[in-house]
Amino acid sequence: MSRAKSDTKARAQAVARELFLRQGVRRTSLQDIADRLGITKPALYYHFSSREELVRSIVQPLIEDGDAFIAEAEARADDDPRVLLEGYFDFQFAHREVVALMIRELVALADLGLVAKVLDWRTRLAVLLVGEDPPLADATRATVALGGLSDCVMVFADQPVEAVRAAAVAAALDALGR
Amino acid sequence: MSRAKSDTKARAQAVARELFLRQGVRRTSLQDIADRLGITKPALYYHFSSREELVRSIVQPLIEDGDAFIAEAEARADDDPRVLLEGYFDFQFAHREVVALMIRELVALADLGLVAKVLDWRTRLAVLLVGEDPPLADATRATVALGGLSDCVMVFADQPVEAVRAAAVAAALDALGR
DNA sequence: GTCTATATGCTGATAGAC
DNA sequence: GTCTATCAGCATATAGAC
Repeated sequence: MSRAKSDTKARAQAVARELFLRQGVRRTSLQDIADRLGITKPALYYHFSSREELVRSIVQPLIEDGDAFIAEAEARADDDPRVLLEGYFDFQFAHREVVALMIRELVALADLGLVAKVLDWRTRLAVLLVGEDPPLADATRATVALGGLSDCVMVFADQPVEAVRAAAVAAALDALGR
Repeated sequence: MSRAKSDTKARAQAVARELFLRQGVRRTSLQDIADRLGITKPALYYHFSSREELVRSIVQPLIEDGDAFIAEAEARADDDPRVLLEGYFDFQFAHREVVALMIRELVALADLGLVAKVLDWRTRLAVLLVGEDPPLADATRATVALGGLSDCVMVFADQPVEAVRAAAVAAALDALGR
């Protein structure tokens, strides 16, 4: 009875996830998804009451798991940072497709070669920091240092520049293990 | 003669930057920009041959400065990581508005509360890592650790999970100064 | 569950007057 | 430099038959 339920719904979500990831959420129309499924747009509306509901259905699991992870971590606020970081990593890894979807949403600017540029810069900066073809350990150090530095510029935009710069660079250097 | 040139063009770019930042590039139409300027759409086409050219004109300075920065850094490949990191920070800070524009492009998903969620999680994780209202030095350490960890999940998606996790967590812990 | 047909609105873009 | 008028295209969404 409950077997072989609405197969189309699941297929639609899978196709949507793929298209969202490849070409961005906003520039993926219901038409694109319907075409890929070999059905028509109105058929999609049988499974999802709106476009937004379709998007939400894909993102929902990440949100729920995230809330659960944080709640658990806060409940046992005693454990060491390592456990916390590992858990956060695992959580993100489990949802890496949707996380990637978030990041690739920058695809809107990728047309301008911006994202490619920034990734290229980071790659070359990483070479300067840890050399060509570094062992994974050093490569991740460079990524943490550069990625973390970027985040600080945005996160602490309201703080005094010099103080942020000094603190951020210090943390990045620690991440590099220098 | 060259004074008081095309004021409208500069105003259009300023308005566009603001709207792009507030509501994302894709969902900002020429109509929105024209309305804000108190002119009509066709008037915009006098200053920009296409929508894409308008977007590009805003992003171009970042790209040019970035290329220049990398070229210089590579030319003097001798200096220590600290100088490099500081330079990279300064470069990003000078263009923080456009950098923010890139990041806020995630606004497409912000409607779903996703970005707010992730920022909220990070804030709360930072509390667990470095406590409530930490000094700026610790706050940045947490940001580098969490931001860098996130980046690693994506950047090394093709590498063995366990190895990436170990390396990324190690670098994050160093960034934390623990 | 899926279809055809259609409503309605907004998009980027152009033609041509002033 | 800015306007009015207009285009074709595509979007989300709905009505109703099968």
